[in-house]
Amino acid sequence: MTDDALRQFVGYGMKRAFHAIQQDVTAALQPYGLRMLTFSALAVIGQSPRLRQSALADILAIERPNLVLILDELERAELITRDRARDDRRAYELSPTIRGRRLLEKAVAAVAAHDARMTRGLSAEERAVLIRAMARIEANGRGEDDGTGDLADGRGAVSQA
Amino acid sequence: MTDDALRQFVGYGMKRAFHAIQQDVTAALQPYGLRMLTFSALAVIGQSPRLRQSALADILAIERPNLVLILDELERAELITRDRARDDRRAYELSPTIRGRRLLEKAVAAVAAHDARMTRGLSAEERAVLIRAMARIEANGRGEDDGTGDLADGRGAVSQA
DNA sequence: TATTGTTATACTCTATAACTATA
DNA sequence: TATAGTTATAGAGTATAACAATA
Repeated sequence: MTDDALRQFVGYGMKRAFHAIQQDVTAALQPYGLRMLTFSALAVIGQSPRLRQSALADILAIERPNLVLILDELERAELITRDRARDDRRAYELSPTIRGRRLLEKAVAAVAAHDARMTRGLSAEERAVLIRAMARIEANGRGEDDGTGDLADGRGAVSQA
Repeated sequence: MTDDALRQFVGYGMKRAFHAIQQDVTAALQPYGLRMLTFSALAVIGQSPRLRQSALADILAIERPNLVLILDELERAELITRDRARDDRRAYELSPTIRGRRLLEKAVAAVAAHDARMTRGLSAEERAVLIRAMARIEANGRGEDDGTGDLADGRGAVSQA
């Protein structure tokens, strides 16, 4: 009558937690006309002006075709500019507008509040472990091992099953 | 040139980690003709025979309409049965078939191996913190506070912003 | 009237192939 | 030839409204 059997799996809990986060952050960003993907793109562009689309796609780990509509949205809202690169006329350089910088500042605060809301009840240590664990999982998905080089042999799947 | 600014947010890391998990578990379940949602449904039904669809939808936190196709898929594969409830002829009782039980057993092992693969490099303690943290986030999304009743006042968002 | 399961539908996110214009 | 950006498209997952059968 419960999902106890599934709760042992990281993926099941993460799916449910991420769904909750997705809903909350979407609501938090709505007043700014942003969603998770446009916010993420704007945040990276804000920190790295003159970034190219393909570089941004790599950083955000999204496919180039899917980035196009995200940038269209940001450009239409006059939050970023797409300028032809002088040294490579195929490429665009992405930069935030003043308006984009201002909106980003507010949106970052809103997302920080959202984050605090969703992680309420977790200690700073637990939160740090959470973030590191998710980075580790992501790296494992890319087939990377950790840097320690002592236990992992690249074959087994032993840990705590 | 990086996503450092976003890495401070739990949601960003979780999105990327979940994407990695989703890909890996999908591949792990493919040989069994299952996907994450059909696996989850089968796992709950396997543990709670004669479960009703609406109860299953509640447990898995998915909308009733979306459960229909999932169960169609499991029924077509002869992994579960849908039997009219004797006491309420609107309702169906969901039970695993023998075949469903056998497949579930193998699929659980495959998912456990997937889980071990994705969490490789995490200690048992880190893994436990991860799972508890995600449950906490999910509960925060439902507007629940933790059971401690000392610091939370239901208004603020103070923690580690 | 309310509930169970269903149908239809729409929206978001993701993935791939193929195109254009440059290199 | 290969690369940057684009278009078109298809597939998941999720959400809501409305319906038939039954309570």
